[in-house]
Amino acid sequence: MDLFIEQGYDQTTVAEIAERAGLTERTFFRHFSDKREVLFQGGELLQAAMVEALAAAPPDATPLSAIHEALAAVAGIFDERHDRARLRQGIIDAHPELQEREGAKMAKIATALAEGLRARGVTDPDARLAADAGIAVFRSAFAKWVRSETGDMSGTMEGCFVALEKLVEAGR
Amino acid sequence: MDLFIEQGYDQTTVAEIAERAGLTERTFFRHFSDKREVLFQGGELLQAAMVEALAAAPPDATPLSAIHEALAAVAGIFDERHDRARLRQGIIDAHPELQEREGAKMAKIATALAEGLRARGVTDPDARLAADAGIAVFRSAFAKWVRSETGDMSGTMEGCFVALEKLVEAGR
DNA sequence: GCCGTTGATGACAGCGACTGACATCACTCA
DNA sequence: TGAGTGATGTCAGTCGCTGTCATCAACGGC
Repeated sequence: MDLFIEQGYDQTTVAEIAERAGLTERTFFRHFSDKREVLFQGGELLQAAMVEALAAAPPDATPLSAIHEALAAVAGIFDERHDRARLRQGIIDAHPELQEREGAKMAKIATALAEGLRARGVTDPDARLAADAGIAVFRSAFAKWVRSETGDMSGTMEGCFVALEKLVEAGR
Repeated sequence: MDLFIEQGYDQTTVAEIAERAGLTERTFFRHFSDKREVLFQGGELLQAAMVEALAAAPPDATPLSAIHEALAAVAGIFDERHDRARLRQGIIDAHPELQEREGAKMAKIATALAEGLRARGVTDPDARLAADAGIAVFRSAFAKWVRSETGDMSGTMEGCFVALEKLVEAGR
């Protein structure tokens, strides 16, 4: 991240990243499958935390409220990394290749959440739909949060869930 | 495509593709930004056709029915390329990097459709939502069509729109 | 305390995707 | 006819990424 900020993503070689970290280029590629992955490694942890929280939601929760709990459970993780997230997002926004990767990660999380809902007994069009809706809320909340000054992810996400409810309400 | 089928995507170098096409590797990269792009070039035309059809839909059409018309207008393009599409999808399904690109292309089309709806006077949460719903239908229809024997994209897509309506109906 | 195993790292060579720079050549239009 | 323009070829070079082998520390059984 420091190198990317100093001299840009494209201008930073993997060899430089490895050197700054005190190891070899070859070793870098044993830890990260890609140069891009160095910016998305955290996503795996995020997904794991969401899936875990989803499984821990009360069994009688509706699909969407279970998703709501899963997202709320990880919101706290973000607040302490607001500055880092801003810088990271700035880099991603400037590079289509990184946006592709981000989209793929989100899709993967959505699939994992849908699978988690199925494990709770939700059948399939609903499971996929609720998971996708949850990710839509997450994207919207993250975009707003990362641009905000304060950095209150929990509050922002609650607001986005309310917005979704209003949207659905208005559509009826 | 021939080369990819003969020897696989990874095993095919850009130099080979260029040679088969009767030009230089350098020239290849002047026509395609990427090696991957050679499989997604058609997407630009698809997007353009959809946007055009969307603009041509009757002014009083609802957002979703305008999207419906836009998708129906391009369905015919697919039928004559069913075999090609099957082979192409087989390659994409085996390579995550290509799936990333496919997702990005779909996202781009969704953005373009939302923009087209806004040009028709649809305001924003609805425009984005209708566009995303349309793409969801398209993905679902395309997946079913590409696996089918007959290759009737129009019929498949109509079926998927009906499925969406039933889903929404049942959700109320 | 010795040794075989295992896992992480370094060192090195190599391939292939992609780019910048310059030359060439056909085509167009004043 | 000649200047300008756009597409292509040529060449050299960078960098992402991989296979392979050697090294070395940590661990566990004997």
